[in-house]
Amino acid sequence: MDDQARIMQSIGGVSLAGHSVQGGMALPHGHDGTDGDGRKQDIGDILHQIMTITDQSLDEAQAKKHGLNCHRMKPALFSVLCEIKEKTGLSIRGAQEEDPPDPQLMRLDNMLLAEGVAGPEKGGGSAAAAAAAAASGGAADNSIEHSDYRAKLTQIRQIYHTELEKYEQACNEFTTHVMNLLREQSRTRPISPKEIERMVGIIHRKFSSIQMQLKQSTCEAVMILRSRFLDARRKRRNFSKQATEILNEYFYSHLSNPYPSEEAKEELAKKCSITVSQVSNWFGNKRIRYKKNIGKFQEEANLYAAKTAVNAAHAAAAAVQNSQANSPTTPNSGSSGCFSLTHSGDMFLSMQSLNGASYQGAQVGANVQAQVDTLRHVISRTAGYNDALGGNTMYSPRGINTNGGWQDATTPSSVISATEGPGSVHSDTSN
DNA sequence: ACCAATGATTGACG
DNA sequence: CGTCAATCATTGGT
Repeated sequence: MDDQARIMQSIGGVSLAGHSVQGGMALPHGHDGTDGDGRKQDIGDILHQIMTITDQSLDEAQAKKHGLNCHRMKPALFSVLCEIKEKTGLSIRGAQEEDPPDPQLMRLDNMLLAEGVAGPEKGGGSAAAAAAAAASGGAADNSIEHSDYRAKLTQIRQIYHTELEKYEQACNEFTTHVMNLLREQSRTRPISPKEIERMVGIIHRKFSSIQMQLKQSTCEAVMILRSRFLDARRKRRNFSKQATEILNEYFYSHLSNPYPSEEAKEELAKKCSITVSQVSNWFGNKRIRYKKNIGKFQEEANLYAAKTAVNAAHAAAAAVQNSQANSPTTPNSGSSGCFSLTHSGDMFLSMQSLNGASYQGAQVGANVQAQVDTLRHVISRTAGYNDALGGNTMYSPRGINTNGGWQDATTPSSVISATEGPGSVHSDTSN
């Protein structure tokens, strides 16, 4: 309770100052000085006793006070003090008035209210947690983190409230204590209600400054908690295998132009149960990392290319079986309607790399090779694709390019990797 | 404990 | 505003 000691000190200083004023004024003038030295001595004695009251223990002071109250000079002194006070009172009264609410304190209060620390017990907390959840991106699977966050927030709230209560209690206790003291003193010296009010105001201001410190540190704690639990970077979860599968499938089947449209992103997001921005992030990362080190991704590329191709082939075969009269583009609509146009082109791109030198260079699992083989069979029997597969030249890098930036960067590298092997050119494995 | 993989963020750029 | 490139911070395998 260091602060309390300081408050005591400041209050003691105030009351002492009051005494010194009285003493300084009363002594030189006196009462005409006609009553002689004996009387002056009496007054000086009383004043000395009053002034030393604050330095003594309560019991001692109590005894002294009693003595003073019974002193024969007391009524006279009291009236003198009243007179002096009347003169000086105006200046004291006008000195300080109600100051406006501290803007910083208001900010802290608002913040605590918003965070759910201050205000109603349970509703505020959950509301804040919900708001935090919304702010963090709103993925559905992080309820564990949120419950953890809520628990910590509740902990902070509890500490805050108990501390606040303690402060309030201490403040009240101290206020009543001071008021009792003042009331007690009012028998010895004149103390107006206004003065008591002022004193109470001083005490409250002191205590509220302590409360502000508490609020400030609570705010800091909440901020730290927030940043720890709600910063998405910190609580990163890897996507599910299924989600990465879907994303990779899309990426490699659109390798010539791996820039999903807004609708495509939404579709993917829905399929992977992630957000659209997460899809964007994923594609951004994927593009850059693929481009940086195509060799490393060759295997993956082949795998997914084969996969999509198999899907397409199955669909194609089914379509062919179903109706021979179908147009060549029909099969693609079976796998994914939205991307049918680019899909066909990319599939051929994939096939091109699979059939060419790059395929031999890459270490592809036997099962993939088998898949590709069967795939080739299936496709070669599919009416619409025969020509395309036979005439690889038709899909020169330039021909496929619909997007200069991506194609120029990747397709030639893919060719290079065919001759030099995977990962030899862009082996930028630093990091 | 180390390290590669990976999701997210940031700042620059067109 | 979307993308790229660099970077951060965490995860997960060893």
